[in-house]
Amino acid sequence: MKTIDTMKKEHHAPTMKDVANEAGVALGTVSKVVNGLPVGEAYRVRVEDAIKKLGYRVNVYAQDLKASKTYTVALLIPNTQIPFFASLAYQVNLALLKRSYRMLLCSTDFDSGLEQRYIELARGQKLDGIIGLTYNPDLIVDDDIPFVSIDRQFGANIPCVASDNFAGGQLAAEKLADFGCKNVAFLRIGSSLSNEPNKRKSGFENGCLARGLNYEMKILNDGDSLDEFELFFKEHMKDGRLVFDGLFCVTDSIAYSVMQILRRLGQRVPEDVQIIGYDGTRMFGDMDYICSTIVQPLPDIAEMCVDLLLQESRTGTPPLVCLPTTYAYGGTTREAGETTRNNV
Amino acid sequence: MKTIDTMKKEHHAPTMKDVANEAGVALGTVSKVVNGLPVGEAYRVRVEDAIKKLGYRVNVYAQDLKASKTYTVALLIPNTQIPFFASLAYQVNLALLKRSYRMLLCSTDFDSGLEQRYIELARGQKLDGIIGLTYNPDLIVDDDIPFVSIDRQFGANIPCVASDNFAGGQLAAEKLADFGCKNVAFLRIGSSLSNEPNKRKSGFENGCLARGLNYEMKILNDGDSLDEFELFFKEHMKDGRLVFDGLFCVTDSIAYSVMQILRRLGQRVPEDVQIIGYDGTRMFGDMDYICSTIVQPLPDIAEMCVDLLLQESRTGTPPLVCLPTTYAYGGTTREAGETTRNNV
DNA sequence: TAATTTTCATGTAACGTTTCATGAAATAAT
DNA sequence: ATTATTTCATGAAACGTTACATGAAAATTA
Repeated sequence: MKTIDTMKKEHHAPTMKDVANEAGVALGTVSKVVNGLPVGEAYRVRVEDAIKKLGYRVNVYAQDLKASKTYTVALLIPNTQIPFFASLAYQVNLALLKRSYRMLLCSTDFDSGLEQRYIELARGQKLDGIIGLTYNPDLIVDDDIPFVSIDRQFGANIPCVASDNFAGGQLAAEKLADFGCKNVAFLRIGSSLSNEPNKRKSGFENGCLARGLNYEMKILNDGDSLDEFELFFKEHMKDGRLVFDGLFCVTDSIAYSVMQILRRLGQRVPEDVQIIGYDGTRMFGDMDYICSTIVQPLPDIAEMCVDLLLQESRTGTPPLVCLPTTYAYGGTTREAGETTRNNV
Repeated sequence: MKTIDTMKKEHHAPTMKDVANEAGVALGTVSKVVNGLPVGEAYRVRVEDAIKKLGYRVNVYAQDLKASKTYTVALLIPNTQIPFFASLAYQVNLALLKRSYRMLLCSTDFDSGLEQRYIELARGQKLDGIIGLTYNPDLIVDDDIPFVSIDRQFGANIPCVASDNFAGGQLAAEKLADFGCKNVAFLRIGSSLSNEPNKRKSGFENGCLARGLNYEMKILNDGDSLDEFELFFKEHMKDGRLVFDGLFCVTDSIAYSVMQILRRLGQRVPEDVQIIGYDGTRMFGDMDYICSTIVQPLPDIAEMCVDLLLQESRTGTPPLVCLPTTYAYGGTTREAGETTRNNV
């Protein structure tokens, strides 16, 4: 293995010029061959031979410089380790790859300053665009660079892509009702920011009303510990049993924590309480969902983001695109066919 | 928001030349100011004003072209969604960012062909290097591009970074012994490939012998379903109880699946069986470990990879670097202080 | 004050592509 | 056979930087 710098000097990687000399043709001819443009057969063969002989490869950065395009899109997400974001990144990467774009992954680590800095960096690096899922309330996104937002509306000029959060909330309520719940609660934490996921609550509310479910909302403040939910549950116990027989958690992550709290309180899931989360998080790759959940159509969301970002004509771009969610069983609900419990 | 192509034409982003004109100085002077090289105070001020006025930013791709360096390193991992790999990617990204390098994230999706293609792509893109965690047995890694391998030795020329798998295996055995286990088993799946993680087994074996534990090894074949473990357990039941009181799983992922199997079999964790995994996977960001586990020092591993890849002189590079693991409690073991169960 | 050294802004060349105007060769039309 | 047309390889210019040789101005010395 060579060191990075020694390599560069040793090899003097062959350029188009070298190929042109080797093949005895002009520079432009080599360029045409490389780019698959029409060239006389005899020339093509000579050039191709020379390319093979010298092991020539085009220098992408010279191409980019020439084109003033980087074919690179930055993805801004709070944290690449969190399963939902990791999956999102994966799908966006895939969607970009299909179109021969590269993805620069940017963890903002929930740090508002970092988000802005990345946008600056992005502009500096002359990225072709940014896809961002950001929480920073006073993020400045201007027209200097194409931007597509996820889960958060910025204004008329910035397209926003999200799952259909309202319908997702409704779906959660319907499913809980279908599975026999009577008294349910919605659990959420912080981010008072008016972003799309807030609609999960109204959708759920709407669904509960439609299906005649008693419901309660518990919304923690931004900095609050999840242990607050434990207190909340304790306040809603009767004879050692939770008064709720169904819970809708705003994310699978919350659902997971809530499950641990319930375990501490001696409540069984799904026997005593059924839980539905939101996101469609799977534990390891394609393995089981970590809880019954409203699944975000991540591949579609990713495709849509990339489409909107790269599409030639933006005429008629809707400012908000909502993609349909689905329900998936993940062990925390009692579906039809499972033994039923005598409710209230 | 502008479309990508309209933007380019409209703006004609200011170049150094524009700045030079604006400031009434030479091109080279602007370059010096931008790069922080010594320049007369009066000039510096004039240039800086012009930069601010025009909103100039350096074109990174022109820089890269000039330097024949891309300041980009590719990270090859099987899948970006799997928590362990996602965390690895996160840490490598961080380590690279510190050194002003960018990371190109490549999911190989466990597809051997893809891995090789990515390496080709990498070479084509003139990446400055590759960090790879690959399983493909006949991957061709030559000297054309700096390469650092994770968890797998290629040969004398390719440095390999890994956690101290042998010591980690020992540690697992010791902990299980400390926690009162007498009969333990090691669970692993596939990848007969002689990669570093195989040492977890020998380390565990060594630890069991040292501590007088009865142990058994169950190693599934590569394509096998994890349900094979269920059969294995059923073969090792006595009076409805598993004969093992401790399990060491080769990864947290396996541990997680095994926990679900045990639940189906009516075995309680950690009351009936204690489980230790390997990796240090956390569910959501910095939240609790998903099981008691041998934690890989991911930040150190990432730093080491990047160091080895970018270091100027590779003289004396050890072909294999093993970094120390630690044990972390994750709810699936019965530590000192917890109620003990009457063993055997 | 003149000669010598130092300092530092200047402007050109080069990095490896793509593009485009040029003109030579080949083909088609008269 | 001559002219008109088409085809297509050519090579220079440009993309936005950095590096380096150049030489003018300032600072030092005699």
